[in-house]
Amino acid sequence: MTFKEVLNKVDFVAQEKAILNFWDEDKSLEKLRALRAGGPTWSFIDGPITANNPMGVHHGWGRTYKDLYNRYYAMKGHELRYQQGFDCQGLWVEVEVEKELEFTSKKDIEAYGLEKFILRCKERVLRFAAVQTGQSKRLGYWMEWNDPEKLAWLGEQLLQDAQKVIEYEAPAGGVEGTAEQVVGRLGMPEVGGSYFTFSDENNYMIWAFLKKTWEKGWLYKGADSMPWCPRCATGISQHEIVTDGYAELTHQSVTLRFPLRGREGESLLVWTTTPWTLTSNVAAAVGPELDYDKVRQGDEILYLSKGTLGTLVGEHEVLETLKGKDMEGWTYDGPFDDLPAAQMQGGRTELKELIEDIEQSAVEAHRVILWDEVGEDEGTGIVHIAPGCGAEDYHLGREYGLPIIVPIDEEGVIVEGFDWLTGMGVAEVPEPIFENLKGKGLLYNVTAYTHRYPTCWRCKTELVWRVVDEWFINMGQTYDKPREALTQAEKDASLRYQIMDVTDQVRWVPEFGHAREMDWLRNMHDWMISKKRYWGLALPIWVCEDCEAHEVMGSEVELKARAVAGWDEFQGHTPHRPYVDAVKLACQACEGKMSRIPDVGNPWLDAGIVAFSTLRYRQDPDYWKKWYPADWISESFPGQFRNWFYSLLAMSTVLTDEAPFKELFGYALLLAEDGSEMHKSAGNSIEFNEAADKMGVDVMRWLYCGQKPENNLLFGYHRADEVRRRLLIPLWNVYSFLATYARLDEWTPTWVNFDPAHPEGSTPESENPLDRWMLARLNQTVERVTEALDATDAFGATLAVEPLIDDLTNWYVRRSRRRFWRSEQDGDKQAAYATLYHVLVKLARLLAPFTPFVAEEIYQNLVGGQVEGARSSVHHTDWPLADGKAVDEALIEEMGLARQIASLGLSARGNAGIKVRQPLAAVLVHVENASRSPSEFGEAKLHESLIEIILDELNVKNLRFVTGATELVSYKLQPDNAKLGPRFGADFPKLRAALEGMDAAAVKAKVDAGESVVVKVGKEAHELAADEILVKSEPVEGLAVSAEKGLTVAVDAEITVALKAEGLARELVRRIQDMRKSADFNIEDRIATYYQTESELGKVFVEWGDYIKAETLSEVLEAGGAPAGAYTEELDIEGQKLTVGVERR
RNA sequence: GGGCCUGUAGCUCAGUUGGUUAGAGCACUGUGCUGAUAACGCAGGGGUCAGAGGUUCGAAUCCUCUCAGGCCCA
Repeated sequence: MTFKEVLNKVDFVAQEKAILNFWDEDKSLEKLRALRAGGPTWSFIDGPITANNPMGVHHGWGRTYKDLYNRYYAMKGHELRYQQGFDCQGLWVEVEVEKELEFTSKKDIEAYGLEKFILRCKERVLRFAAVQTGQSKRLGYWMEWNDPEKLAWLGEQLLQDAQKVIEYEAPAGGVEGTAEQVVGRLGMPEVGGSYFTFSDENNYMIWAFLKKTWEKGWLYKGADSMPWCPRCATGISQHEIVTDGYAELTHQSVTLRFPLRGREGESLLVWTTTPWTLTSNVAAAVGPELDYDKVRQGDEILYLSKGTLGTLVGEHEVLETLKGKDMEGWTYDGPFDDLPAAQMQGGRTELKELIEDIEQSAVEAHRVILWDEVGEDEGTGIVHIAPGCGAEDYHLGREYGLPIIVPIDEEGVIVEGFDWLTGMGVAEVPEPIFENLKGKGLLYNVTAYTHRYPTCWRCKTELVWRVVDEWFINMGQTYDKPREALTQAEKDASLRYQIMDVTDQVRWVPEFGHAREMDWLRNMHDWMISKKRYWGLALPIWVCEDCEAHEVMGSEVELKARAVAGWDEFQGHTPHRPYVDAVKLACQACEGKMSRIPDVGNPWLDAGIVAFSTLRYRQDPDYWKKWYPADWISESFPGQFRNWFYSLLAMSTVLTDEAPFKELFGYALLLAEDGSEMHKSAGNSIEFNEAADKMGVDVMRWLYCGQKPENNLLFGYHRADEVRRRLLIPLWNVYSFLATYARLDEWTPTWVNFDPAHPEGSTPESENPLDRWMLARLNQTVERVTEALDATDAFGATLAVEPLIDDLTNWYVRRSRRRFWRSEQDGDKQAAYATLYHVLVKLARLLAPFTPFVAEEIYQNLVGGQVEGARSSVHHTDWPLADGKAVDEALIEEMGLARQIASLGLSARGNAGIKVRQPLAAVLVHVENASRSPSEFGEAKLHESLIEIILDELNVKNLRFVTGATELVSYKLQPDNAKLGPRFGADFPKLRAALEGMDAAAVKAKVDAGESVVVKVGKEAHELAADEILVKSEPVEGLAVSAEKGLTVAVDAEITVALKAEGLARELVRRIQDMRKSADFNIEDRIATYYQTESELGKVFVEWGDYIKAETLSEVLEAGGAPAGAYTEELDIEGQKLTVGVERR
């Protein structure tokens, strides 16, 4: 069967969509899994993608890598799991649902009803999981996907009636249960499809982890000053604040007086950007070694640091300078000592146990304390300290035993005890506070101040600091000595170091990932795992209402066994609020009632546990052992060191003391084409769907792969166009070329010994060096791409493939074209077909993991429907094997030389100003033999057909190698650096000079003969071996000469009368070809050509008639006017006029 | 302040263990070719390889410092 017609115009996007349908109908992934079942495993765990919004093009980058390596290892015969996952729980979903419902605070959620709210959260996740599923499929990401429509339908079922029993048709079969239960089982073995971190199993597996952590004594409740989002009413952990968390903001900063007690008319000058914290001032800190000036301004005395005198407004006089440490212990009147909170013993906080031992009130405690960290970059060098309002303040306060005043509730509203301020939000207090301070005479001035200030990573609200109690996992001490010096006992006590050891087991690509992770592990704080919110992991911590003892439940089974109340209410529900909160336990210490803490978990627990939950750790240990640890995981580097990589490593360390993955491949950030971050508001953002439909995903995938992963990727349409132009279109044109001519010739492969795993068959035999060269390059590239992918180096693979495409299109096909055009079906033509076919099929298979769509299209036409036993998809074939015997390095080099000669020859023609159409008599070539391979170049023996190629490319009659120093080149002697450099050391420059001074021709003769040469360096004579001297050639200056790296090429620029006529003949051919095209003739049409001219061109038509007829497929070539209806043009060739007509026969 | 990454042509980027005249693509200019034609070939301009110092016969490459950008931690 001949191939189907392939137009060289192609709509790649439409074609991709058709192929997606084909894969669906063919059930290509299922077939692949069946084919590879039982093969060696290649375990890939896909990190959960946040199912919150449509996928972005940055996700496309990572997913391309994932799909690339999945396909690669599948082609290599491995069995894979093909399960990707969605990140489902956490504040980010709540925030979006709150927006959808137009809620502004947690109170709205409570009023709406927790149960309904949680269902909304689940529904939103399902809705966007559906969207992302569709998008991922569009990218060509082969995974066991749920039907997106059914996912969205499941979400709707939750909203309609979560307790209604439904049936869900799933990838691994059907399941039945209440809508809530079905959703809780998504991703389970009996359901199949993507995993969802909100699944029961994922949650209970985290319980098991937390239980073990608790048993080891690493889980604790602690109080700390936390960054806090007043809108979300929750603490923001260190793990999430850092990257997304800062914004450039302008605040009204205030400078004010703290009047010193016992020093009439004297004040400390203090500055802050957060006026609301002044309500809770307890102390003032100075740098012990900083210089402070006592300054007179008007009738008052102010203290501030020497380096910040510039903040003073107006004239001042420095009276005295003292050190900060001299001020220690001075007492002062606080700005809000009139408020009840300032007068309460120990301060004011809900966490009574924190302050029960503190005897003083804030008013009593006001004094100057020392703090090394005080600087002079901003403010006055005197720092207002409010232990209830800041992290450093809190730690200083604890150190000095100061009272703690926490002035705001969880929504940032000022609490009881602050008189007229009570009930105001932190954002609205600055002005009233300034007014109040002014009234008290304490205000110095107010200025606008712009700084980086932390904001909520989800809702962008400005953060505040609150002292709160949260649950933490103790990461262990940081010892002040190198890791190697730690004792086993020290390691056992510190999870931090255990994780480090596990981290060492991983291969990091790029390597610096290891150092980055280590840096994080060295510096990380304890892991805050609680969040005072609603949607998320129900932390399995039950606290006794009487004695405050706490206990951690490790599974649903344990919970049931311990439950004394509320189990019925919970039974049949997923382990989420509010149902799980109903379950009460009996305290084992005092028999009191234990309730679950209301907090939910940090979402990185959800993501970090997937190495266990999705690998069936609890239900199917054999399965888990088969797939754990993963061979490979991959995510974008920035951010994940402290998030997913960290949580995976931490959780695996606790559970198995083993790395959860063997290799981690990371990549950088995706930016817009102008190098800036993509933002919808900046207008430089490209949505995934838009990109896929405009660029085509093969283009996107190649763009992604052809990027050094540690560099940020600039993504945009210009680069996409470039990929299409450089890779896809040339490839397509070659494919179209083969299909077109094979159809004309009715050529098909022989299919001898057809092997469906390697459908291109064994390397074809050919006498033609072009074929052998192309096959050598093909197999060389297969070898390189295989090595690169084995080393997780997609970029290196693209660097190998791109030149191959160039060689194929710009050299092999260009040079072979006439072999396909020939009308006789000779052996050479057969060899050309066999070669091009073989190359295209093998290349398509090589490209299959990178550009799966175009590879499939080519395979389907060239193999798929062509032969009995062919596999239904290119992705079912085996990874191509490099045929080492075909890789003829010498030939590759020879061809390289031929191309270079052609290139330099063209350059020489250009220098001489002679167009290529004009034939010339000869090209002269000088090859510097020493730097070339040990073949016969020096003595000028290129394979004859390569010489013919050169002659044809250059349109010259003869090629002559020139061996000696002639009119073309002169010689120059150089030492071989690598050999003689070490030997001569500092004398090396002298040796170089000595060589240059010698008789080059004489030395060359010796070197050519393999004899040693004696060189005098100074007074000493040295004997140099022949291979230690390089004989360089230098081209002599001349119009028709061009040279590069040891190769010199010249053309004989003399144009004889005969050559001139031939040149004109070629010109005529070209013009007639143009006319064929203008007249819309087909390539194979035979024509009659008529010409009228009074110029010398008439003679050319006669003399070169046969040539012109052959080239233009003219069966008739006659002088005289063309018949009516012929296509006719008047031409002017170098001033000679003629009329030509062509007519189809 | 500490850790990591990056800095090479106008732009985007390659550059193997240190080695002989630092490359590609795009853009620009010139030119050629004309059945890959929404292409292609050849040539040209354009480089203090961020800067300084060091090691070495020899440094874009190794070391130190500085500067700039990015990420992370304090």
